[in-house]
Amino acid sequence: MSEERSLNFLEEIIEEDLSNGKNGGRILTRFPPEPNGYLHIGHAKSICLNFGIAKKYNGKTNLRFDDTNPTTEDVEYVDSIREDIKWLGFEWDKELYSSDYFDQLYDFAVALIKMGLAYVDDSTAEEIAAAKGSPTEPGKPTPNRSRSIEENLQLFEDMKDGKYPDGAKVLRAKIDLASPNMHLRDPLMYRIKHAHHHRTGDKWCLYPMYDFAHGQSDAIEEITHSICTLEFVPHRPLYEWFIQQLNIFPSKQYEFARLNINYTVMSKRKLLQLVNENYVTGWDDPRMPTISGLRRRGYTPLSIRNFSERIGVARRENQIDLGLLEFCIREDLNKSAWRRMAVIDPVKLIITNYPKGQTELLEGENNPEVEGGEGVRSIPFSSELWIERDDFMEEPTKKYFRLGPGLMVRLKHAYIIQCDSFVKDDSGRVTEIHCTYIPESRSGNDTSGIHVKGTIHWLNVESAKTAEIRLYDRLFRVEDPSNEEGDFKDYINPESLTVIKNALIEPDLANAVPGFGYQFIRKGYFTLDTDSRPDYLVFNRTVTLKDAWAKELKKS
RNA sequence: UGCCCGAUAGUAUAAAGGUAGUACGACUGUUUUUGGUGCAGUUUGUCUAGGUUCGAAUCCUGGUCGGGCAACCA
Repeated sequence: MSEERSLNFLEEIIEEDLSNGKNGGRILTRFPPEPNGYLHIGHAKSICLNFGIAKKYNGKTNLRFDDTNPTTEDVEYVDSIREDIKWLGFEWDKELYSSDYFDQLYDFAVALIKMGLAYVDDSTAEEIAAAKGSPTEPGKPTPNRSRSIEENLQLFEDMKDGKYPDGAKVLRAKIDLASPNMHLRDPLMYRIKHAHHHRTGDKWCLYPMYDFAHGQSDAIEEITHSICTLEFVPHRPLYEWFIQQLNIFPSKQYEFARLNINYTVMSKRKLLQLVNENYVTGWDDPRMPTISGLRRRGYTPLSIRNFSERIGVARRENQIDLGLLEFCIREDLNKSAWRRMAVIDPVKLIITNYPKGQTELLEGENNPEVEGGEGVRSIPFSSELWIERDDFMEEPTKKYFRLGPGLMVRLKHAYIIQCDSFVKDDSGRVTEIHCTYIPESRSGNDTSGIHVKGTIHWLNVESAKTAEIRLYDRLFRVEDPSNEEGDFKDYINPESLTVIKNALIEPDLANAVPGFGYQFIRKGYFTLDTDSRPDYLVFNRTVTLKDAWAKELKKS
């Protein structure tokens, strides 16, 4: 087998199965989301695993919506899930629904009743819970456990036919009330829910529980490797029990540790709260760890796939550093994003020896990471420019190599300038910086012989356009909000979003393409937001550039 | 005080009884018309106590620590 890269434990299992000729060398995985929320980066890990493993071993992957609880599910979620998987770059073989199997599942249940392995219980939820005992005490049977097969058959049919209200009866597997594994203490198979299902409509008022739907669905589809997260480990004996009693295709369940990332939360329940209680603008808010949020933020499918690859898979609890995700998107965007200039906090700079009213067009390559630069765009230059306010310092420190009285810098793609003076208003705020430029230092044919340490970005006052720029930071101010005292929402980072209404951008950015990443030189990677309109551009900051200077400042 | 899962640098992840390696991070240096990128280098690790073995991160036993399990959720 392949020896080039080491295998993760799932690949090892697969290669062993393959070498044993198991299932005739057939590999079929499935990705089984419940359509009750949007997919997040944790699901992306599972998607990359399930689809990735199948692809690697010439297998296939089914997309199966685990829609056994009609009260929480909706087609809105089905649609978003399909879109997100496709966007990530994966293709499923069959699109299936657990609800496709409701008839079959019902027949399975009847078969178990006939074998004396399932019974109808009239007890309330509380009574059943109480009779289950506790991890250290065995459970006790409820009065209905000894009902006859005939009676169970009749009652179950009556349940299906809508003769009972919600909660009146359930169907339970008859296994072992004293099992040390709580999941084997006569688990529920069916409950009554008079609810409208997004696919089966009002056909059913009886819905199978996860444990009686998942493994059976796997078996019906003849899934060879059913990969799920660690919290299902205790369910595995039950998964196998049903398959064995029913004598159906023996799918096997394997578990891996779910993804956690610091400074965010990863449970659908919590994400739903953030949406419903308006802490964010929606499931696709760029601060959300959802696939749709990351997409809107400017993350690329490749960066997410690379991330999944780098974090690996194991059975150990983990918390990945958000910095790794950021590394992955920078890595991708550095190679692909076109460079542009934008000034977020402007201050005016006047070149006193450049002819007033004159404009010249300079050229800047689109992408310096690629041979040929992927072409150039022209950049207007004149005597009145904008530069970033923090690129000027009244009293520069030793290591500061930007602009300050007497200091020289290069204007990116343009000339070297020297600062001669500056103007302040009554409040002491710098309003204008006066410089002279070196005519023979023009980018591309610099004959000045002058070497400067700093290069700064700039914009031509007359031609700069304005845009709204949204700067995002981590959603939470603590590494593990779920583990803090009190409500996780108390730990939301109040500065997770900063909106700059009147940022200035290069005129060429009017042609920005949605879904494309741009590097605003020295500022970070940005992409057009879905709120953007032709007459009102809105950019999201995907991620900052690594900033050695900011780090230096923090030290002192 | 039942059952189950786990423990390798700061964070992840390899090493299938035989040199503890890789990535991210951190730190140095170097290149650079982005304090970006690239390149080179440095740094830090097998939870613990025993046992088996010529040899243990790996196998065995005890302990410690972390996580999970008693939803008519998935």
